[in-house]
Amino acid sequence: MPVASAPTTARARARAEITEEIKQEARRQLAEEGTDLSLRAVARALGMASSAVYRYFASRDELLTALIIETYDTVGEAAEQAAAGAGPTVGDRWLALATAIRSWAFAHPHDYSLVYGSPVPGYRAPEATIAPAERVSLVALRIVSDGVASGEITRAAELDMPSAVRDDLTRINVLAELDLPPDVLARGLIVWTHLFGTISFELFGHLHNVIHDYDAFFESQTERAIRFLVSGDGHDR
Amino acid sequence: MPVASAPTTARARARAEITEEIKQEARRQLAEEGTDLSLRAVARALGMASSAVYRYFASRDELLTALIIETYDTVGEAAEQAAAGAGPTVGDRWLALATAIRSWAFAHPHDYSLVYGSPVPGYRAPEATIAPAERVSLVALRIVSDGVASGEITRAAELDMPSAVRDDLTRINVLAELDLPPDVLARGLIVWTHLFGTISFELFGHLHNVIHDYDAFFESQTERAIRFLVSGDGHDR
DNA sequence: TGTACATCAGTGAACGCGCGTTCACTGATGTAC
DNA sequence: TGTACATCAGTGAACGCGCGTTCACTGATGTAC
Repeated sequence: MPVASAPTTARARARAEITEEIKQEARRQLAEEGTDLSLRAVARALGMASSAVYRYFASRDELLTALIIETYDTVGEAAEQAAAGAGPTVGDRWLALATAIRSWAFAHPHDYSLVYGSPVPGYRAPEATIAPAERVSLVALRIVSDGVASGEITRAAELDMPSAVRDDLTRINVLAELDLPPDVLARGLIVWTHLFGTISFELFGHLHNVIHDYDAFFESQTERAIRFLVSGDGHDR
Repeated sequence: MPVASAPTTARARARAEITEEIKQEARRQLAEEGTDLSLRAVARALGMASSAVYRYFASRDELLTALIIETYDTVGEAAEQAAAGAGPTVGDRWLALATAIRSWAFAHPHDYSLVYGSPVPGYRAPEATIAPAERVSLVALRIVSDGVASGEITRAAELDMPSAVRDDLTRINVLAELDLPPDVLARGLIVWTHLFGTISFELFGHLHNVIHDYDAFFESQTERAIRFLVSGDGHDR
């Protein structure tokens, strides 16, 4: 039995194309200021009966899930390319990663909201979204790991860390197949969380009237965060 | 002409009470998993005609605005009380502040989403929400300011900071009537942003299957962030 | 204190719209012999 | 290669529901004299 990797028949090809068109149109509508996802509106825009969409997605939620998975994949790939294309140091790579994620978020604010904003009312994310969601985090973890290996990232003196926290950090190491020192991992998570916090603040309007040059602010703060990640402090060398 | 601070007539008293009931019911419904705000549903639950709500709020958006303002006020007050009731050090006070905000967020996740999550589709926040939004930030800024005054927070060696960023930081000082050194303010903003980033990550499910002991993780990370805020590093002393 | 008038809360019907999902159906594409 | 049958994309009507907002109205509360 041949694997259905590339569609062969005309029917299969058409199916793949129309599935794609539905997703694209749905995404386009989400991006229009002030819209919830509506199957009927998508069908209308595509010139098909609303019931026809059900040949491609069993429900509105299933379409949402497909969009979410695709979105995680897009940001994950952007992150991978940014990290791969950046200079050799932890600083270069992390700045490239952070900038890529932020650029993507600003180019597709509603996609960002879809996955990193408040949960969609009435929608419950299925298990299938977990793996794609991790992809972008793995890029960050690998940068940190490489930085430890190269000696760029220095271990700080150990803080008291409750065993529950230590256990969770160990589990992250296992998941990512890494072996990062707990304090480095903890700093990495602070910087990682700060990254999404600052993007959300910007995107959701919480820096409105406060920060004016968003780009400069983001870069400056990211560099400060990197310094914390690398050496455990925020000073100049 | 007497100021209408306390309602005198029966009509005015009833008006105040029913306005309150509408807001409470709206909030209750928002908290029910998977609901958008619906004027009709609120009216139904209160046993009144949907048109009657228009005697109290000119539109759905106006009700939303009232809820948002009230929410900012609630979290602001929680923050003020937490900071006031905490021990004297920056660490004590910031931890109390962070914990209070997080506790509030977990007790009222939909209220948190309303103001710190993705913008509500089709809703445009009016100017009136700006001032209440700032209240909670001022608590944080004051803690930092007191820490600088007491010498607990030490200035790190100055980093290169683009003038655009420096200008924005100056403006924050002006707004808050403070005079914080730019690098301290920059660190404060990192820690502040991290706080909301980590709450959002927790609340929106991005630490699901990653962190298990949320409380311990939050406290540990917050303490690490405080150390960065105070001394510009993440080490033990 | 009593009466006349103005204010305002609340009603219920209606307008005009939206939605997700199901179902019996037609007609084209694909498959097995 | 040609035919018979199965598969499947797509239709259009319907079900049963929701929504925000407006409007003419009734009847109670408040105010001025």
